[in-house]
Amino acid sequence: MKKLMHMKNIYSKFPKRFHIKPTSTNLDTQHKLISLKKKVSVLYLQLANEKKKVKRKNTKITNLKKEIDFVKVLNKRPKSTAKYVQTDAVKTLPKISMGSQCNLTRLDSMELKNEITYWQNEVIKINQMNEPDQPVPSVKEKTRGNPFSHKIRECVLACISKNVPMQNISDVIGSICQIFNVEEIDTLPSVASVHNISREAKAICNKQLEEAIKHSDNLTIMKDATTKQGRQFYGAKINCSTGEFTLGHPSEISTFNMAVLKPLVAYSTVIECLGQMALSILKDDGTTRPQKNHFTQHKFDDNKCKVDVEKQQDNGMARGKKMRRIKSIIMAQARKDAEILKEKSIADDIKIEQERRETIKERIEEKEAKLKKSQQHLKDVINQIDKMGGKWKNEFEMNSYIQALQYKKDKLNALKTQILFRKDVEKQICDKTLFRRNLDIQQLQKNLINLMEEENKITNLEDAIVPMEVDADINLSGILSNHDNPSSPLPASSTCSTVISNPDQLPSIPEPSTANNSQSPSSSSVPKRNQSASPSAPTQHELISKPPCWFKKKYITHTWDEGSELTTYHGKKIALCGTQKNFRVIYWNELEGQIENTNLEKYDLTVNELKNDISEGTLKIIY
DNA sequence: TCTCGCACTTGGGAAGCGCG
DNA sequence: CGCGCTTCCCAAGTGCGAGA
Repeated sequence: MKKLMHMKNIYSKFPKRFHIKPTSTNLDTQHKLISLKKKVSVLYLQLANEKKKVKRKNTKITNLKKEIDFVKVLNKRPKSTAKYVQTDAVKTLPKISMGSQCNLTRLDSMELKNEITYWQNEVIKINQMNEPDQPVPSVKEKTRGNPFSHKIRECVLACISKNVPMQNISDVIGSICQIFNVEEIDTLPSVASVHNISREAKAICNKQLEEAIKHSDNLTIMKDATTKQGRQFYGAKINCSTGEFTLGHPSEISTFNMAVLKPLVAYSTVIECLGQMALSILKDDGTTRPQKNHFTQHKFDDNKCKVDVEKQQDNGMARGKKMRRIKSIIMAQARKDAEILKEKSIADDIKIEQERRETIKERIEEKEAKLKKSQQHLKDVINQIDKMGGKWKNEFEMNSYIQALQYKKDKLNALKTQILFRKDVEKQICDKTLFRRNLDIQQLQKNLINLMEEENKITNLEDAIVPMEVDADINLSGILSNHDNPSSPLPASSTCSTVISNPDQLPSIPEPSTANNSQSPSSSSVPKRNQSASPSAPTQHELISKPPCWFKKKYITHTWDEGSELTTYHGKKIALCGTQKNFRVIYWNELEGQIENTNLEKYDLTVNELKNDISEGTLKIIY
């Protein structure tokens, strides 16, 4: 019974369509049949399950294929044509893979595809709207040297031909481009490059003109003149078979063309001939007439000889001897000419060499004269400043001096001298317009005040650095005495050992160190290292007795021991500064080729230190 | 009328940069 | 690394205007 009940239960689990009612005719047969039915049922069940699995797998494969296609579309979208905002849905899309979510993904992908297409079309439209009618020419070419393009060069030459100042050409081109909505050009040629482009064009013009003249059989020069503002402006025109070239005054033709002619006149023998011809024409009554140049004439003679020889040949063998005689005459003449030309060439070479030497000698003399003149100028300025009692250091000094003068001329001279002193002697670095001197008194005063302020800025900056280094020296060399300058809170040696100029520069003289100071505490830093004394002139002692004279003297020589040997430096007092009124001095070693310049290190020396070194003979005042 | 200063051009050279 | 080019700097020359 139990078995039957169990079978019934199992049977009841099968689907109804698989139910087979048992019969009572043959129990064994029924039993077998039931067993078979059970097996078939089980197989059906397994088959149904397998079908379901296959179906799910197919669905999954289809969905995965769709997702792959969508991801491919996303990857193909343009990167920089437009900014697309990737939604969270899209970001999480690869994670979605199952069931009904796949249908949503497909819809999203379709919408996104449409959106991408729409925005791509919009971008294309915008690009087409912004695109100029013609493509923007590239500013530079991607070739060796990265040169400016021909278009830029054409623009520059067009500006030059219209007398646009070279400094403004790039700005003009840039402005025009901006006005016409061309893309902003950030790499326009500098003034130097504009200059170079101009040079190129001139070189080409020179070459063209020379070639044209050389290969011209029929060369003519015409002249014309015009009067402007009472002045005569001459112009000349060279007309040859290859074209026309204009020579003239800048007001008649462009400076560009005028400049082309300068080197030709100087260097070309062809143009030398042309110049002579032009002069002869200009000396005429003004009529214009064509002339042949020397080369044309020479060519004509050669042709004539050639024609003569050919005629002789045509007369047959009977005239052979005569022809040979003529030939020999011609050859002999040619040899003579060659000899003459050779001698002339040697003579010309000698002459050229002599002229070259004379020119070099003249240039050297000119340079020496200029140098002498410059030095004299500096001395004159220094003398004038000395007569004025020194350089004005503030507005009060300036006003008091100016008010004391009676004549306007003297006031102007005084102001100009002060400005000149700062410009040429001290070589003060500032706005160059402050050095202008063709101004009235008020403007000159204003500029001078500005110059003083500029100088004070630098001096204050330097003074601000001094105490820090001085303190360091005090701490490290506390044994130094301050008896030289009792009123000063700082030891004299530390002030004079202070290096003020920028530390990046290599020192023109060895930087005084605290170690050196401690080793020789009895003397001052730069002068402190002086160990030998040379005899000083009496005038130096006079100067010692009159300290104010220091204010007027500028240049010195200073000798000290640099470890192994004595070295003499040239020096210059550049300012009287600081709370202690120290002399600020710069040094340079002329034996090592150093020269005076504004970048040298600066040292502060007290009056007592200077007096000591003059007494020792290691410091001399030159002028 | 001459001189001087300024602004500008011109020529030469050196340094730096980029391409082949 | 060499070469071509640009850029910067300097000196000399030139024209113009202001001032003596």
